[in-house]
Amino acid sequence: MKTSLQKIQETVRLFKIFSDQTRLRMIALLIEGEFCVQEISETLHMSQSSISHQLKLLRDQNIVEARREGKNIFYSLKDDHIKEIYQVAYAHANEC
Amino acid sequence: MKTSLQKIQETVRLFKIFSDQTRLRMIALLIEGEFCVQEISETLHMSQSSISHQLKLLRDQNIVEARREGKNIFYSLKDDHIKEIYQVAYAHANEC
DNA sequence: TTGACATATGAGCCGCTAATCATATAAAAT
DNA sequence: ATTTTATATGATTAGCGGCTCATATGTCAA
Repeated sequence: MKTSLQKIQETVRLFKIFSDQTRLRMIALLIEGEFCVQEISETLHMSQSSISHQLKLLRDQNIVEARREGKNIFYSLKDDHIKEIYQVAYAHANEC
Repeated sequence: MKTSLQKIQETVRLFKIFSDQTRLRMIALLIEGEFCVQEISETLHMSQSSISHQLKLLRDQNIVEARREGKNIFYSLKDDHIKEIYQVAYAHANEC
């Protein structure tokens, strides 16, 4: 059984994932579908290295999953929770 | 008309507000009702100064509003957007 | 008007984190 | 086998953000 504080900490952990522009743009892209590292890198105009570092973070946080296909590794969102939270916040952030 | 990137930035700004344990606990408390600084400070076991600093941030971000009553200043959430985003994320963070 | 209480705020410090650079790993092509 | 292409990762660095300490502001009581 989790304490109330632990539940808050879990929620903070989730919010931290979203609170970076690069990661949020990656998540917004992955909501559209599956993309490999170079596609993400080119789309966001960010270096391959920084994208890979952020992808590792998202993997560790269980947000994305990877699938190798030849030289490429394709990433996608693991579930729809992320999509829903993103969309609720996106709507609120841009309506008022 | 906002660009897609600007909309993402707005969303990031919103997520950043939630991505700190102290602030999130304050928001969780203020969802319950109106509280003055010392009440918040005592409830969260945080110094008056750090609570005041965070309240200033939340004021600047238009999240809370203040009402003076004698020596005390009572704070409350400005609208229900914050409450909804918090609750959606809280539920997702603690179900899976 | 002086003192006590409540809150706000500026300055400084310290820890965290995101980007970069260099390098490693892995697969395919030649 | 060697080179090329794609991705991962460790080390370093720079900037930001949250806390503390000291102090200012504001309100009430005596």
